[in-house]
Amino acid sequence: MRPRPTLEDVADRAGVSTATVSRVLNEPDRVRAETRSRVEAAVAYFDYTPHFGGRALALNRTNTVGAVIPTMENAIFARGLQALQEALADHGVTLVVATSNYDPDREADQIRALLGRGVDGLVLIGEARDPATYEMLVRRGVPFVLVWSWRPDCPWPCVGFDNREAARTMAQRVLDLGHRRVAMIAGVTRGNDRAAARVDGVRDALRTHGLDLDGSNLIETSYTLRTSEAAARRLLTATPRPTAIVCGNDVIAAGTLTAVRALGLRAPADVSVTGFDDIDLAVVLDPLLTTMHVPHRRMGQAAASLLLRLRSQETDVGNVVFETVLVERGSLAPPGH
Amino acid sequence: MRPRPTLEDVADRAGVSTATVSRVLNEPDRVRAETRSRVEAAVAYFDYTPHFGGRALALNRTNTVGAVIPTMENAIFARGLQALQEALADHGVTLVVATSNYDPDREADQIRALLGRGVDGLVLIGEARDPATYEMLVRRGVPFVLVWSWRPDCPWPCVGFDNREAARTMAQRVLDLGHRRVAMIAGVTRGNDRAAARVDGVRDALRTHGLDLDGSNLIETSYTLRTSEAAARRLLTATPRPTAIVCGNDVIAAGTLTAVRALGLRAPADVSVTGFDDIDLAVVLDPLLTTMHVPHRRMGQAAASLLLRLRSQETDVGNVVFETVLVERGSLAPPGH
DNA sequence: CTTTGGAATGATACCGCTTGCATCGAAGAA
DNA sequence: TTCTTCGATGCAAGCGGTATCATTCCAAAG
Repeated sequence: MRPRPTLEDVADRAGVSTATVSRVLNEPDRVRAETRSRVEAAVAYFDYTPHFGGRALALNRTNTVGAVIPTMENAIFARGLQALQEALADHGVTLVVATSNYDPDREADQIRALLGRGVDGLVLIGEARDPATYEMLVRRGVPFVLVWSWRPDCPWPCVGFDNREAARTMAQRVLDLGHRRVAMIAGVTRGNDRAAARVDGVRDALRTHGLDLDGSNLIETSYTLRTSEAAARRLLTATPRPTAIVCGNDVIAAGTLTAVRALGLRAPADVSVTGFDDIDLAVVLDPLLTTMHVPHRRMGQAAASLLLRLRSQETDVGNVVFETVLVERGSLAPPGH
Repeated sequence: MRPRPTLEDVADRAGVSTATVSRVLNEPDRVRAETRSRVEAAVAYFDYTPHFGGRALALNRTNTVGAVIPTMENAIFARGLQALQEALADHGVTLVVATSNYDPDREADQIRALLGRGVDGLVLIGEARDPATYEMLVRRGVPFVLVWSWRPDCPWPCVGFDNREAARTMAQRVLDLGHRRVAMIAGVTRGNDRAAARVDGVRDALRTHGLDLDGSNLIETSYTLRTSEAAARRLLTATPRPTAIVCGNDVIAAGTLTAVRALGLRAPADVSVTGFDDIDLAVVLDPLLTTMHVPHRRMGQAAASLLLRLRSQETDVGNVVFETVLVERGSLAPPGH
C-alpha cells in the first residue's frame, strides 16, 4: 500500500506546479486545454483525490452539514432526511446525522460533537432547547435551521408547520363527529415543543366544548409501541371508556390500536383512534389510520434551501410554513359506529 | 462575530506554547497540573474547540467512519445504525450515513463521496458489488466491514447471518405446516445478495418437496408497500391461488397483507403470509406477522467492534455470524385454517 | 524592432494542529 | 559542589491544500 498521492505527486508527473493542479481541479477554465489534459492524465494515473483535511484547512470549510434528530428508529424523520440529503448533495454538501434519543442533554452533546467535526451548517428538530445552545451557535456563526416546528414570531430560521393548529384541527374533527369522551396519548413534552404544541392544540379544541385535558384523559408516553400500548390500556380500561383517543403521532396510534385489539375491542366501533404524521405505517394498520399528513419531503427540501442560502452569507432568509392535511381513513368514525 | 479562536490564542492567554495546549488536550498527564489548569481556564475562556481540518491534516485521520445503506425510509437499518453509532461514539468516532436507494451505481458514488470526505473506515451492506470497488478500497487501505450478509468463505470482514439458510428455514416451516402452493415475493435481486440468497433458500426448501420457484410463483419487487401490494394482488388473483406467500422482508409482507384485505380475503385462513427481519412493523399488523428475527443491534455493535479493530492496524479480524430466530405469530397457519 | 497587455503558470505564504527534538531547570547522585 | 537525569516545556517542521502575487510568454500594436 503506497502512501496516498498528494497534489505534488500529480504536479510532478504532469510537469506543472501544484497551483496549476489545484486550478485544474477547482477552476478548470483558468488553465490551457493542453496543460489541463496533461494534469487530468496524471490525476487519473494516481487515482488522486484531494485530502479532506488539507482542503478543509485551506478553505476553512468542510462542505458538511449536520442534522441532529431524535431517532432513526421510527420512520418519522427518514423521508425528510432523505430529501434533505439529496438536496444538499446536489450542491456538493454532505449530510452527517446524529441522534439524541429525545434527550435534550444528549442533543446538546451531539451538536457539540458535530461542531467539533467541522460542520458548517446544522439542521435541528424543533425549537425547544437551552438558550445557551442558541447562544453558542450564534457566537460561532454556524448557520442553522429548525425543522418540524413553526409558530408565529419564531426568532430563528425555521421550516415547519403549526403543530398546535394542526392538532386543534384534528381534535375539532373528532368533536364534530360527536365524540365527547375524548382522550389523548401525547409524546413526552419535556424538551419537545412539537409534542407540547399538539397537546395545546387538542386542548384548544376541547375547550370550545367545555371539555379539558387532565390527569384522567391525558397520558404522556415515549414514542414507542410498547409504552403507548400500555398507555392505551390504561385509558381503555377506565370507566367510562373514551370514545376517541387522539394520539400524538402514528407510532402511538399503532400501539393504541394494538391495545384496542388486545382488549377485544374494535376500532372505530368501540373507540376511534387518530394519529399524526402520516408515515407509511398508517396505511398498513387495521383499520387504516386517520391521521394528519405532514409534508416530510418538502420540509427536507426547504430546510436544505434555507441552509444553503444561510451558508452563502445570506441573512434573514425567513421561514417556511407548510399546511398539513387531515387524511381521513377508517380509524375515526362517529361514536358507536 | 469574532474569528474562531485558535490554539495560539489559547496558548497566549495561558502563557504557554501551542505545543503545551495541544498536550493538555490530547495527553493531559504529560503536563504539570498547575500549567494544565491554566490552559484549561484559557480553553474555557475562549470556548475553544480544535479546528477539524487542522487536526485531520496533522493526524491524517478524521475519526469518522461512513456507512452506505440502501435507504432510511424503512426501519430495517435504523436500529443497527443506531447501535453502530453508539458503539463508535464510545471510541470518539463519528458516523456518517449515506444512502444508495438500492442502486449499485449510486452506492459506488456514495462510497467515493465518503472517501473524499476523509472517512477512515466504511460499513457497507451486503457483499454484492463491483470488484473494482473492492479493489479501490484495498488499494487505498481503507478498512471496511460488510454487514447483513454472511456466507462461508466470504473473503471480506463481515458481520451477518446466513440469509439463504434462514430463508430455507422459513420456507421449510411453511411446508411442514402442509402448504404446497407456495409463492414468494422477493426483493429486487440485482446487486442485492441478501435478496438473492433468500430466494435461493426458499427454492432449496421447495425442492425437497419437488416444488420450484418460477415465473408463476415468484415475483421480484422493490421494498415498498405500493409495489409489493401490487405484486401480491397478482399472485392472489391467479388460479389456483397460493395458500402461502413467503415475503422477502417485512415491508413486503405488510404490502401483501394489505392486498389480502383489499381482496376480501383473510390471513391466515385464506392465505398465510410470512415476513423477514422482524422490524417493529411486524407486531402492529393484523394478523401479527410471522417473521425471521434478525439481531439488528448486535450486528451494529459487532460491525463497530470489527471496524475499530481494523482501524488500529489489526488484520484478519475474521467474521461474525449470528443466528436468526423464526418468530411465529399469527400470519402463518396450516392451509385452510 | 520595441513596447505593451493579458493569459497561463509558478513560487510561496499561510490555514491550525501535532510531534520530534532541543532546551531548561530542579532534584538526586557522586 | 558539580554532574547527571529526567520531567516539563518550547521551537519549528511538516501535514496537503489554496490563493495571492510575481513571472513568463506570446501576440498584437506602435
